[in-house]
Amino acid sequence: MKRFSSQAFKTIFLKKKSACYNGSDYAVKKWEAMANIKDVARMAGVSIATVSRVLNEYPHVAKDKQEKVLAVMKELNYSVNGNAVKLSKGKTNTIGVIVPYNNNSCYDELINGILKKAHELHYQVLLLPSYYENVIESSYLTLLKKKMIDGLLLTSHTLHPEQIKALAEWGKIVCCDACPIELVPSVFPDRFAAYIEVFTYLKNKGYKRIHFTSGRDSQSSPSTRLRIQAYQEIITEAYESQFFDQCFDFQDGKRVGGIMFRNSIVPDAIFTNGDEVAAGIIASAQTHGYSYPQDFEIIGEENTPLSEILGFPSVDYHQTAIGEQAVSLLLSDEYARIQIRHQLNFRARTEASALS
Amino acid sequence: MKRFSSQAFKTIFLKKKSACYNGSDYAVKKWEAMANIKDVARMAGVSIATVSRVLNEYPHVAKDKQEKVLAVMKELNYSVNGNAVKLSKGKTNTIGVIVPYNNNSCYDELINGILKKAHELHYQVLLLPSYYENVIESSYLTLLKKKMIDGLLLTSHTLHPEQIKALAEWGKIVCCDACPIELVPSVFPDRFAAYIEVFTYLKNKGYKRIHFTSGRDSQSSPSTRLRIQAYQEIITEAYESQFFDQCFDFQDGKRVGGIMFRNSIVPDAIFTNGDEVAAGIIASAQTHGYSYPQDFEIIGEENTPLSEILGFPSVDYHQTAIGEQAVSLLLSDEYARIQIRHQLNFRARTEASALS
DNA sequence: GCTTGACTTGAAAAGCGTTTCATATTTTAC
DNA sequence: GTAAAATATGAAACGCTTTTCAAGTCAAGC
Repeated sequence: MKRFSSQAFKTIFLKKKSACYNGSDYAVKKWEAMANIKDVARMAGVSIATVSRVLNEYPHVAKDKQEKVLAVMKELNYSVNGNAVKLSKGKTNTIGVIVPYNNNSCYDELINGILKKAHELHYQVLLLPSYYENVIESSYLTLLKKKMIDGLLLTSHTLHPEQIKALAEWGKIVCCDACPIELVPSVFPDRFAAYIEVFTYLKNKGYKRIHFTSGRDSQSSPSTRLRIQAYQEIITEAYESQFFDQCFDFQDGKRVGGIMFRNSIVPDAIFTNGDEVAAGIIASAQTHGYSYPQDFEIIGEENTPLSEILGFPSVDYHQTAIGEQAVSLLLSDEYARIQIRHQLNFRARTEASALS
Repeated sequence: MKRFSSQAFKTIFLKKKSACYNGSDYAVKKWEAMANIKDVARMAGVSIATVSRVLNEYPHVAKDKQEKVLAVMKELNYSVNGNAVKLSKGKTNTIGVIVPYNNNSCYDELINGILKKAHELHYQVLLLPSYYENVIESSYLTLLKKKMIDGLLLTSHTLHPEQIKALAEWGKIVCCDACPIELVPSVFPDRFAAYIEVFTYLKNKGYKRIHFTSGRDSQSSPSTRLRIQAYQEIITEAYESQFFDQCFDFQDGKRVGGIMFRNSIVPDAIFTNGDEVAAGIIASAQTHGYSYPQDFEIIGEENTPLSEILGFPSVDYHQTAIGEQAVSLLLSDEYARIQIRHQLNFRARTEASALS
């Protein structure tokens, strides 16, 4: 409860429901009854327009009136109503970010970049989890139509290009996805180039048995398709390689590692999606009596702390930079059907690791 | 550009700026000129109130009118203006979550729980990065006053209890922080109990040289204070232990590990804040010729995939559950000065790991 | 046939700023 | 000294929906 002077109280708050007079003090539940711009104007003896000008630090306000208004604002503990501003301005200074789910550290960097740039540009970020459910994702699209956000960022998603295109009619969207979508502004890592580079590297090292893993099946995941395509493009001879999908985390890595290292014919090299899967494979290999890096080579993805810790190389897509650029593009005046293709960064590691 | 029938166009859109007639088609830039409830009402031949009733599926609307309204909505591609709804209802169905920064996977679980429960309760989540800067954190507090969010969740922060209390006057807040704050509704892990348990466990194993690490110094971090306090409470004899603060990630772990394992007197056990630090210490130990788990015991914190991967035990605070409960508390009718103390979960690991 | 209650419906107020336009006052310029 | 430019200020329209209140319609009950 905040106490006000008798005058302020009588002038402003008596009309509001939550005001009460407890015998000695005039008090108002701060929470409910707040002074509005009209109240401030009345108490300061100026018009609403003038208060608005003071509020937004516009010019053409006499010094004395400005001070008076500021004093009244302080006395009434005034605060603008953000929703009224949004409605009036037709702008929310908020962007939405659709993420499939959050307990996957591969989004940390991306989201971090998004948050950083958005903060820089004075925008706020609505985090929208989709759990890879198309219905939920679709429901977020209406946020644009409802004018609740000024723009939408898509990360990995299940939406059809058609759905996205329909959505794009209602506001600005940018994909910072695994893969580009035709005719939709995108900022994305050049995964295909990365895959080509990795497979070329492994081929040139003379490896014959090169396994690789992926997450969602090639049907629903564009990056899985790219991975297979790159493999087929580079590894043209009949290598004894295997491909495993449905790999998402450490446990999955252990599972497929168990298959890879079960018999005496072990892989020369493995290219995994994600560092956690790689870690799982390494763990599994060790239970079968093989050790990294003596017995096989492994390359991870996303360059999380894990690859540093275990000392295997990992493809770095610079997700922080991608996040920042995606926000910049989304909020820039030149927002258009732009596609920004990012270079990857892949290099073998040499530092000390948690592995002997 | 969306095309409308001549009638719809003349009735509704001609008044709006962005409308244009290109000779054959009446068209409107969807983006800018949208039909509003008034337009729908006019075209359907009913009042605004009736449209609103249809919109919100309230009873007492004649079947035929309802159908007519729905048809008009479809024709005009109508969508409510979310900001007008928020203003009118005085409710945003949005909560804010202040996080220090996001590239720390220890928040993944917590945020995941928050997102899940919020989604369940039809609320949206505004992610507010503070970068541990008091000015930024304070600025977020105004969101409550501005009525842009219905509630605020605090995770690790630099705010003084005074600041928080002042803020709590303007709306609902819940701390899901490392530690409880007096008189502020909180959901938090019982870290002190965890620290006591860990140190007791290590003491009972007969270890004499027990090191422990922490993040921010005891001045600014309540959890660091708890850690020291727990140590002093349990390890009463003059043990040869050391305490290291400023440990945040793998690199810091390597750094302090370098100090720990430099000379021949090595620790029996180490209790780290966070699994990454533990991983760094393990890596450093190995470069000095020591190996885990043969030569020392180590216990991490937050039970991230890393502890599973490297096979050391880690204190689990059930952050997902904490996030969910924090949201529930924040949005419940019984929101009050409630403190929910969570039990921890600490157990030694036995599974295969990426370490030999 | 009349009362009562249930159902329909619309006008208008409330929620709160921003912005335009017209007017009034003051200052600058020549 | 006066025209032109600059500054100061308020009324009113605008952004859009929700909600209350009063009134009107219709059928069931006695």
